[in-house]
Amino acid sequence: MADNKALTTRAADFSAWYNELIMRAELADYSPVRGCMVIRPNGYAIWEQMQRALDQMFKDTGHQNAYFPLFIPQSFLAKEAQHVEGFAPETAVVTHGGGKLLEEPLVVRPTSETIIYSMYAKWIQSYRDLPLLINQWANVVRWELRTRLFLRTTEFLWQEGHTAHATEAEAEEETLMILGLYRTFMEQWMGMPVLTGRKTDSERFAGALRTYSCEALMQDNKALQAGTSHNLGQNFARAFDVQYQSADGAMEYVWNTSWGVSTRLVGGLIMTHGDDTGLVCPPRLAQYQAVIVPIYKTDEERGTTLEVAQRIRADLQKAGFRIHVDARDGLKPGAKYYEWEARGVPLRLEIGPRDVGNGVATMARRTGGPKEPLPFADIVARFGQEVDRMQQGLLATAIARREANSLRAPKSKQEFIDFLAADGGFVYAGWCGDPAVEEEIKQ
RNA sequence: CGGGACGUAGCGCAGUCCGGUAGCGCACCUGAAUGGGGUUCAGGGGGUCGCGGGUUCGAAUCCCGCCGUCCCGACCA
Repeated sequence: MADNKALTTRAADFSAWYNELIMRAELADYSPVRGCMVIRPNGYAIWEQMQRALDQMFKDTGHQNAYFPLFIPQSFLAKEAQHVEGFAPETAVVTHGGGKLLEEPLVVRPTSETIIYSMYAKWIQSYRDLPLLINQWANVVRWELRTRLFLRTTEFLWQEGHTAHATEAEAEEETLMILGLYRTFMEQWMGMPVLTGRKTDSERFAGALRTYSCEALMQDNKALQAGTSHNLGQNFARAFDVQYQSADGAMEYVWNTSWGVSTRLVGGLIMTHGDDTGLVCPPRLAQYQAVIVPIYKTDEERGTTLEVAQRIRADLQKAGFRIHVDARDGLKPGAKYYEWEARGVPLRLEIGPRDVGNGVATMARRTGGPKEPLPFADIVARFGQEVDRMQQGLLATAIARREANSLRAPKSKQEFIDFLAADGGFVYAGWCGDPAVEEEIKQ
């Protein structure tokens, strides 16, 4: 790697630590375009793992993937009054195509409600067409004033689910089901505990009836909005005339939901588990759950340890684990350790002549503690235990930290003020379980 | 859009006050040795000094203008 100095510590400057970690772990890089980022292979691999898990969860709950266009006619955005008010200020607009001025400017989607519900109007005729449960994986563009790698970039990757239902109750059920699905993913895959709740009117999605959110505590004692699920009511159905004929022959507007999580989750992962050495990636989302480092002096030792390393990799891969053998020559083992630790690989297996002689691999955990020998004989079982233990351990650690910092919704304005005065680690970042209390606090 | 810092090799920086041959560390390339926690030695390649103008015999350095980046705030997946 290009830099072998220590990271700025979290305690010294959390923002600097965050930026340096991303560069060191080669997760992303700044692009020539202001506010945009390049997601490098190490970072994209984490996003791919997230996509894989979420995509399966969506499909298991009856959703299908589709793809809608990047460009939206500008007039579409204006059809829902609150929606245009919320998003128009931060859109990128295409005015020319093929060297000619366009008759109607095209908005680069900041979100896809309008283009999707314009299509739903064509596809939905009967109550038999409902519910319609569609998700898309896409990029969107929002012209933010201030950007940060993964957390808020001008262009970002996300999934957006868009559903249509016959009744308000069904739409609400879907909205809350997805909120729970997000929570399961964030806790069980990312090891990131979240509080779920309803946003206030002022922080509600532009055009929604109700917005629910997952909020997670980061190590700087700030909360991160990690995902949102909206009950859109009939606002978009009316704006785009999405009607169906009910069983008794009446024409009714559908009830919609939309919900999304983005590459911001990668930022949340970093800020939840990262330490002053670099990234700490939960095993379920790690590109590699372990890296095997062969250690040798002579060519003969090199041949032996590499052969054993490859055999162990094959065994572990057969059992479904993701393993990498770092066979690069000319780098001392210690240099490899530092590099893989910065990248967050959960487990490391060292295999040197002594290990081969003892019939073990020496295992080191990214989360610290003494190294341990894993006998070749039952390495697959032991490895699986370690993976599970680390996955659960990371969540437990994050929960304990949250408890220690008292992240919870204030129950009254006075409680909020008291916490601020005491500086007791109370976290308030635009989330509150009770909208009424939050409105009161804002005053 | 307000406040602050900055822009010199891929990265991090010195040099700027006081104008005079473009430097250092890391990374990279070649060779040899080394190898259980960031190897060592030797050799080597790489630069419109952010851009434009001005002053000057001469500008990374002084003057004017512009552009860009990062950090902190107001707004947001």
